[in-house]
Amino acid sequence: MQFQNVKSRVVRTVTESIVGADAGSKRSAEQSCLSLIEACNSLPRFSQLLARIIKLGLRNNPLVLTKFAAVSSELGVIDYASSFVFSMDADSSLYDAFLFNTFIRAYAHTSNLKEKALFVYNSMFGYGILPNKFTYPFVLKACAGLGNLGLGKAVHGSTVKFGFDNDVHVRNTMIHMYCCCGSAIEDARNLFDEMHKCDSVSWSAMIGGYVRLGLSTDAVDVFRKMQIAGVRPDEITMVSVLSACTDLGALELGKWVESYVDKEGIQRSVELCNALIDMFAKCGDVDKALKLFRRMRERTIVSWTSVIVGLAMHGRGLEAVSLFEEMIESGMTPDNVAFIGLLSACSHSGLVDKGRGYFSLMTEEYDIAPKIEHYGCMVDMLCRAGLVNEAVEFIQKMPFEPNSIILRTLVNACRAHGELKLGERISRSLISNEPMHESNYVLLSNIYAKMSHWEKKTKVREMMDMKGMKKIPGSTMIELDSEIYEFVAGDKSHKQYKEIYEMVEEMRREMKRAGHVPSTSEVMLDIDEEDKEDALNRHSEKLAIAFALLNTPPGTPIRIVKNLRVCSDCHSATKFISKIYHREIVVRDRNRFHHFKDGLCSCKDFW
DNA sequence: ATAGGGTTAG
Repeated sequence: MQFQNVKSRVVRTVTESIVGADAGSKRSAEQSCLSLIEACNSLPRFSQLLARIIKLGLRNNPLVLTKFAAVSSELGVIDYASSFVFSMDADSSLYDAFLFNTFIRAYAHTSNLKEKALFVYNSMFGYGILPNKFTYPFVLKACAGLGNLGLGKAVHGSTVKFGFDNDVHVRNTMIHMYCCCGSAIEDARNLFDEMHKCDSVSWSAMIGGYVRLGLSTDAVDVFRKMQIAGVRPDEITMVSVLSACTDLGALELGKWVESYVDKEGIQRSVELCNALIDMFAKCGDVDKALKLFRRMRERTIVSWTSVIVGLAMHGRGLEAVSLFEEMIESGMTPDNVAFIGLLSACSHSGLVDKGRGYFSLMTEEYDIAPKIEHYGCMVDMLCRAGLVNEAVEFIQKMPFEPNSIILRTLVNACRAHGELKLGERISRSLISNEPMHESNYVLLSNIYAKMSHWEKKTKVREMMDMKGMKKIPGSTMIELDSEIYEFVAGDKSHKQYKEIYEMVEEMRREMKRAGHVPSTSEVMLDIDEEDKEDALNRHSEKLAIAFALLNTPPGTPIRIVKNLRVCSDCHSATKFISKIYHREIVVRDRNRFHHFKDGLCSCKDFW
């Protein structure tokens, strides 16, 4: 809309002013035009500027055009500037690399126009202009943003051809580009390993690349190598390292990072503080996250959202809601992500009416169109509250086709609230749409278990085998003395494994005495009941808890991180264990936290 | 005159 306005106004002003074109001294004309560009901070001024450029005969002045392009990028009308600069009546013999770089830069930094950066880059060759060392970081950044490995490799080839591939900026962006192209992390690593002089940016690009792919252990390894190499990390490096801690649930490591930041005098930027908040919240210490948040002088929407999401994950929905209100009062405008956090807070804490209210507020007051994620939160909220029918109606009325995430939420609710037929039907269709997605089978299998349809349940397992699917192994991580230990079901790789299994056996006896009945219905293996019980006892979370009971002083809290959802037997067992052994047990699963204490869980048994 | 790596989401 705005764009159209500018255009028509520009055309009018141009026509009016052409007649009076005045050829003054070229230099002073250039000077006056440059100061106009300097002062160009609004769309009306932009229109006047364009008229002046033409009037002063600077239509083909490369410096003026370059600055003009830069300012148009700031005002969000880069497309308009590019059609002006590269129009038919422009004198292309005056184009230079700098002019092209300006456009490539502007497009590479605009999220939905990255293809155009590559288009401009390709077109410069057509004008006989070759890229320089400044061109490549922009182009590579665009490739990274697009995740287009083919283009990235072609650009890489071009850097080699023109001899810029050893420039440190080019190389760092190239590493970043390969990291952003998913499967190419090895290419990034090879480039990185070949570098003679890595600076903190190279290391950060590599660490960040591993984190983005969920290879956080590798990220931490690279960080350790960085320290050995003696390169001083900066605040950006530390943000990536903190992301790795967050992903791993490594609270101790995260705390170490915080003290390291202070010790090394690394600047606590807003982003670094945000990463710390996120880390503390997602590693189980949401109170520490809150404390940090309160101490921040300058907060961004990310700071607020991080702490709201953190509270939501811990089931502290009311606090999350009041923080959201506080945010509004402080004058911060919520964005769509903040609303996702808020709605998920309502959902995890059963605040259905509040959630409904905020869902309407989002459009009515803030003019944010709900995306499928927001609808997803609403469905989740209705499902948790047991309002399955309402959830179904809501899905039918929403302006999107439900995605599989929403449908899985619904199926899980069907299982939990006894709508088994409906759940069966939906999960069957999920399987036919997404035959290689494991959780679709798990859901169906759990529904059959609840229906006591054991033969059908076995068939589900067979379907998976037939398709050659492997179950994602459940694994649990626990941190002890700054080491991260990972357990998988039936794990015997640990040095202490004999003691661990003895402890598991003791736990089993104690739980039985306290009245725990093993719930074998979620076991996916085709084995008899007694073996199923045995399989349950070898679940990774039980091994990790046994390991913690053996190796930590009585009464200290136990924190574990699970890669999947907690199974219902482990959930019930952990409640018993928390009571029997007088331990607070904090479990982070795929979606949220469970705080087990005195035989109860903060999730109120719905997750 | 123009360059690189970072934070929030079901």
